Amino acid sequence: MTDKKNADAGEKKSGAAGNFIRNIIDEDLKNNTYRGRVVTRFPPEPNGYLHIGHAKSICLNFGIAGDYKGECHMRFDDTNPSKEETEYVESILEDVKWMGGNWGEHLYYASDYFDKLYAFAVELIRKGKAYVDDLSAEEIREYRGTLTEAGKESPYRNRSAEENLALFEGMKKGEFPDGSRVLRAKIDMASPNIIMRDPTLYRIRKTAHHRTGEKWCIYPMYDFTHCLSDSMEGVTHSICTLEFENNRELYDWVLSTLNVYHPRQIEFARLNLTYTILSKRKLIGLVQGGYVSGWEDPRMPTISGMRRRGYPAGAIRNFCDRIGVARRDSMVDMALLEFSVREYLNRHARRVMAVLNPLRVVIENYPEDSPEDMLECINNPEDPEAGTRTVPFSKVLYIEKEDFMENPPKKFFRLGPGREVRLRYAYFITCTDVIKDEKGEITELRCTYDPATRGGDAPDGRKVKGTLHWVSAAHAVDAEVRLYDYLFNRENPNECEDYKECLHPDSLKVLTDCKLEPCLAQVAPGERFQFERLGYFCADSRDSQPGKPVFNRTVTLRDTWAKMQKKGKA
RNA sequence: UGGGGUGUCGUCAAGCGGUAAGACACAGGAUUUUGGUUCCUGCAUCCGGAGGUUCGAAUCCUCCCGCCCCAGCCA
Repeated sequence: MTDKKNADAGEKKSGAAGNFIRNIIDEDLKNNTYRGRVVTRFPPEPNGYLHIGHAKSICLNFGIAGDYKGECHMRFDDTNPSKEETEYVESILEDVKWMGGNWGEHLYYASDYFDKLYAFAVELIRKGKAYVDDLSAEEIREYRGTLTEAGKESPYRNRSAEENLALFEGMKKGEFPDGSRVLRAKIDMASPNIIMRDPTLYRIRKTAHHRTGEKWCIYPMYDFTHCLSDSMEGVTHSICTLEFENNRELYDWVLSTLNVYHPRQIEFARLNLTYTILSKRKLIGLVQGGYVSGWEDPRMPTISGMRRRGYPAGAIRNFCDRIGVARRDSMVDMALLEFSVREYLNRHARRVMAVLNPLRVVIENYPEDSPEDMLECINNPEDPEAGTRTVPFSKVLYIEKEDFMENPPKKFFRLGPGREVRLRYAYFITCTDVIKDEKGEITELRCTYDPATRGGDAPDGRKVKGTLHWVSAAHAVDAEVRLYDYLFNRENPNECEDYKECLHPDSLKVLTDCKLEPCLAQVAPGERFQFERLGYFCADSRDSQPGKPVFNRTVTLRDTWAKMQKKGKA
């Protein structure tokens, strides 16, 4: 994966970036801890769409497997039927694949292990290490104690193995109602680690499972399922996020108590990104509350949202490489993600011209009935192999409204009354007149052109400061363009009382009167371009139609002019 | 106030007793038919704080401080 990634970005890197997890693996390899094997896994719960935080985990787990010639298992942690759906497993599979994750034959579901898991639970009971508890959920909570006080033992804690076995089987057979009993590990109610105070292993839930249907009415908990799944699959390094640190003691307890193959759990800090949220619960809230159009809304930090927005998988991988892997909590600057996207697209996206807010320009001295004036344009200056194309020029054109100012300041290099600029790949034009409507709005510009400057260079060596993009009115393709901005207007939306209050009101602007150069009439869904001087845009995978394209703005170009204006230097 | 973690540039992040990598951001400048790209230059005498060990400490020891996680029959 790393090699591919480097090729994608076209850059030379000094091999895969090291991190503390790779250091651990190197050490294990040196000591032959796992007979030279490296097996990781990516274990999402199918209860939502994957987001950029998962992308970090995908890059980590699949990246390590690839670099060490090991394997990475794709495994659904589907032990809670009330939250999980098939729609989610489908989207997850698609997203992981798109990110470049290759699990080969290793596609697993924790639900496929239910029989084995049940057998392990029985074994635990036989060993006197698990018991059926009749306490209610509230009672269990009360008995658990607090952070500073030890808990107390359940009165059902010392049932005989026989009784526990019978009861557990009864649970399995559906003889008891939801919530009436649970299977608990018998560990230590006074443990300073609350997770070790007789954790629940199985609960009764008479709910159909998206894969096992009605077969089960008891479902294993994460802590019991995950470690055993890792063990059965022969995982060597079970990489998860920091919040599972406290659970590691239980992970180790289950495996050693059952005396089975024992992988090592390693935790790393999850990703946080400025101007967005990465909590599944909150993301679901945005979807269900209708604050976005769905999980694939281009403003969402979901993998599918970013894909629809136009972020290339290779750019996301480069981003994941750059942020590193460590154990300290951090908040990565969204600017780094955008940098990765621009860097990638700069090398891969064809350049075209598009006018988002059109202003009509009439070239008065341009012949009315001239033959087709086709101008040659470079498709990508960063990639000679992308070749060239021709674009038609004519007497009536559109330029960008903001490329003209009636009273321009000194540092404004664009068009103004009496000023001369270059139309990219075309001619120098000079503004001779400004036409306004009754409200004083500028509706049209009258200009003259210099036929000698065809192609964009003046034979007399005369220079112009500005170069504008343009589209011939007669040949223009009408389009809708959606401009996206950050979803939130706060660097850290989690600091808001209610994260929905911090939603950026202008995160989406729809422009319906855009003019594109002719070659854009037929674009494939998802096709990406650089609209010169504006940014990178991607044909919407849902709404773009032949002849009536719809584009999403992926990211703007760096804009030093906008920066100058903002700082008041212009 | 129990336990588990963690504190190195604005943001990420290397560093593992020999005297602070790199990236983004930011600020200058050069080149430019995208105010894009590219290219130079600058940007932590200092590593949460205070002591100590050492010829030498971000790295070892002690104490203190901040932040994160854990009391789901969620994962």
